[in-house]
Amino acid sequence: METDLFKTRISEEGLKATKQREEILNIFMTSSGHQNLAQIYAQVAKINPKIGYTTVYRTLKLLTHLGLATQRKFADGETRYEPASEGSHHDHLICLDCGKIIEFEDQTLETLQNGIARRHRFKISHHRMEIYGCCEECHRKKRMGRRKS
Amino acid sequence: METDLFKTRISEEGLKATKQREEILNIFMTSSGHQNLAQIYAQVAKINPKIGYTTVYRTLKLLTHLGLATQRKFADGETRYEPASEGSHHDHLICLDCGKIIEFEDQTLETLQNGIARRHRFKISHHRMEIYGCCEECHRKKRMGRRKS
DNA sequence: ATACTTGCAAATTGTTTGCATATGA
DNA sequence: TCATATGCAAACAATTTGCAAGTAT
Repeated sequence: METDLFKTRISEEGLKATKQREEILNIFMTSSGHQNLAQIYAQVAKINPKIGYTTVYRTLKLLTHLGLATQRKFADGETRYEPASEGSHHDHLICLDCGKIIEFEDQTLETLQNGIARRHRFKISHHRMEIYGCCEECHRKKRMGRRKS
Repeated sequence: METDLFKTRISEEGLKATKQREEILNIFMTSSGHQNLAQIYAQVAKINPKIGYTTVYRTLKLLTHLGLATQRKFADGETRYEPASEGSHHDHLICLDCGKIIEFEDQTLETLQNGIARRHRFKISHHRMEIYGCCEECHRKKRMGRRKS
């Protein structure tokens, strides 16, 4: 359980491990990732309706600060959170039909960005790459639909 | 002047070319790009304070629809607009210190995305790539500062 | 003439904060 | 004990809409 890491990190910061925070952490860590605050709150509320929206908001902010969560903003502008994967960087494929978000890793891409940055004498902090389009499943459905009609 | 294209496109859609729209178009097209609505509005207001914020908002939305503007959202979540460059796709380097946004084009990147998509059986619509870091100018300033102290 | 446009005010949405009360270390 | 956390309500900011009056075609 990542609860241990959580307790370590949180006490390092002189903050408190409350039951609300642990509950939110558990739900968040076992969730599918890439969810916005409303979605995470909905899940939390299903299990413990006593927990307020604000607490979920502040907890996700805290988890991000502790390095246990990552904030993402895709083209739709919504703020989403995903459990932080230590080390490896990844990017995303985003289906415009069903909204599915697929993670991918590509070493060439990591190398490529270095060349681009060098050409512009730019010191890289990080990058993000998103590919928008249609996932296999939705594409299949579309073909089926076309066939039927 | 892109006013001609504007008039063509707008009448194609059965809409009207008003002086507000033309004024906003001119300011927008000659602007530096990557500006948010408030910034564009500020420029418009300087020249014609009679034009309302809502009109600027709706006009930029319209220009986007007509294919004359492109909406962008970078990591800060702000909605920005840039004059649409027909044809060529480009991506961005974004300086985290001064906020400068540099455009770049990279053919390898375009090729690379095709491979990634193919591996995931994904039909690409478009992509976006942003590299965050420190631009040459800011980097130099930092070094100067360090030397002084 | 009439459908489209404007600009104000007001609604909406997503995010963030103030504060009195409750609680973990 | 006492600094930190909670949850409500309310502030905020950015975006979007309703509507009466104005305008391009």
